[in-house]
Amino acid sequence: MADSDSLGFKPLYRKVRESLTQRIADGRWKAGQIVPSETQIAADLSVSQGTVRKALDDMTAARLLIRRQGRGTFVATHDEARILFQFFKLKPDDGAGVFPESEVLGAATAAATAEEAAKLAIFKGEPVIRIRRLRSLAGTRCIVEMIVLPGAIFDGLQEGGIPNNLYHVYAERFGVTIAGGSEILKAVPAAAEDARDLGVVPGAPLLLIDRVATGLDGRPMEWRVSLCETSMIHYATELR
Amino acid sequence: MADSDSLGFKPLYRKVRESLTQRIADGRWKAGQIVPSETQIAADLSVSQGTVRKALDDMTAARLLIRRQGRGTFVATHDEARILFQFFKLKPDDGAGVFPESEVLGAATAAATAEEAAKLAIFKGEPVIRIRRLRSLAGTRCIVEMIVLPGAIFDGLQEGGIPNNLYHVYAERFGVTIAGGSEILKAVPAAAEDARDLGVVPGAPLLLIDRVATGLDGRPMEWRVSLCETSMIHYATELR
DNA sequence: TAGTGGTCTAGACCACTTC
DNA sequence: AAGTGGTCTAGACCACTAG
Repeated sequence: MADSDSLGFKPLYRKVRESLTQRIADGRWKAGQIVPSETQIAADLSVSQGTVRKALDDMTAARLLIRRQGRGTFVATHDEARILFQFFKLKPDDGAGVFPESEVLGAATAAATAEEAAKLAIFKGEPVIRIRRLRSLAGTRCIVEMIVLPGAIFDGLQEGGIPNNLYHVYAERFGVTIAGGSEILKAVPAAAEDARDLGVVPGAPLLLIDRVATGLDGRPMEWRVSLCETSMIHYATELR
Repeated sequence: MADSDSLGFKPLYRKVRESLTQRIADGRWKAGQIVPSETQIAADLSVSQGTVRKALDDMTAARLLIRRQGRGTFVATHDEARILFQFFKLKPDDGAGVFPESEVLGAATAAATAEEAAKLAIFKGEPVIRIRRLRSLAGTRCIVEMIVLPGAIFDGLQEGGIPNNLYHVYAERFGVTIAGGSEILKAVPAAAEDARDLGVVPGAPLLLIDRVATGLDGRPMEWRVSLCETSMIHYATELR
């Protein structure tokens, strides 16, 4: 995202798209709500309906909006179905994917390390929130993960408990829409602490997933490192 | 793909898209060639230019075509740059991605096992070609993989040697365009033979990548299982 | 029946590449 | 200057949903 064009030409539909995206970013359009019709937006912005359509189609492709013929256009929510589809790529080897349960092992605020600062595009020493949790699928613990958040944005997150669906909370309580992210995967041997939490022998192969999740403006909002025991589950992805 | 609509309505631009995709599938439009302009195709098929545009845009999104303003529309090739971007997700931890070198360890035809038949949507006992090869990045061996192909489609592939860029050969010699695929990833311990070929200790964690690659019609064309030593490289993917 | 998104058309003009 | 893809408009009509 960010779509910095630097030089030259910026088509009208992109200005419209950015204007409408801003309405989500600043909370004028809230998750789950219906948005005005194409013709209303077109009149509002004094552009043609076709131009609005192209902007809305772009935003739909980016999963910011959901359009339903005959009903209207809605701001996408971070419900479990969406997260399962877009962000949670681990599925049981048999059967279909389900949303995992979580048990928080620890949560604290601290000063960002150099690595955390680099991942979150903040400065070393700035406050971060660190959460460690154990996740289970169908009652079997299979993921232990560390989540690091910029404290300046998510101040007070821990109060009142840390729920299972974090991206939903980012949106509802902090107005932060997670729109995408990058993942890096490796196979690593289990360290002692992780092995204990997952109930595997030290040195056992684990799938490491290093994710930086980004907001509407493309800036990093969360760093998450998950260690997964993949004897009964797998990471699934499509090549397109 | 396949886009089986079963019941109801099929818009014109989809018929156009399928018609144009068929031109690639049956070789009338060849990899790298320029295709007629929007207006020419529109006149040819007796539809409006805007409808042709929507079909061409869809095919561009599916990476079947490449459009360049002022120059024209071209059939995408399976050159190294495209494969690096679309199909080869392993990158060095430092530096940028490069196309890996390959050393063929063995190749043979055989009767499909039940698992191979299921992956390739053929019948058990039908002929398959099996290729085992070792791949290196920057001179360091890091991937050992088994490739299984339906013998009925790729008969004679082995004659004249097996080159590094297989998808290019599928297209040029057999008219098979690999258009997409599904991957399943796991972390597994190195078996004795794989450990020997990769130069790691048995039991060392390896990233297993199980890929079924599909053709223009969405049918499986290749099954490939890669075992990767990921201490210096990683698998990179975007969440969108 | 009214309102929404989805498709299709026709035409004008802009941006880019090539000759 | 000519030809290509890219943008923008205006309007008509179709498919779907809801009251």
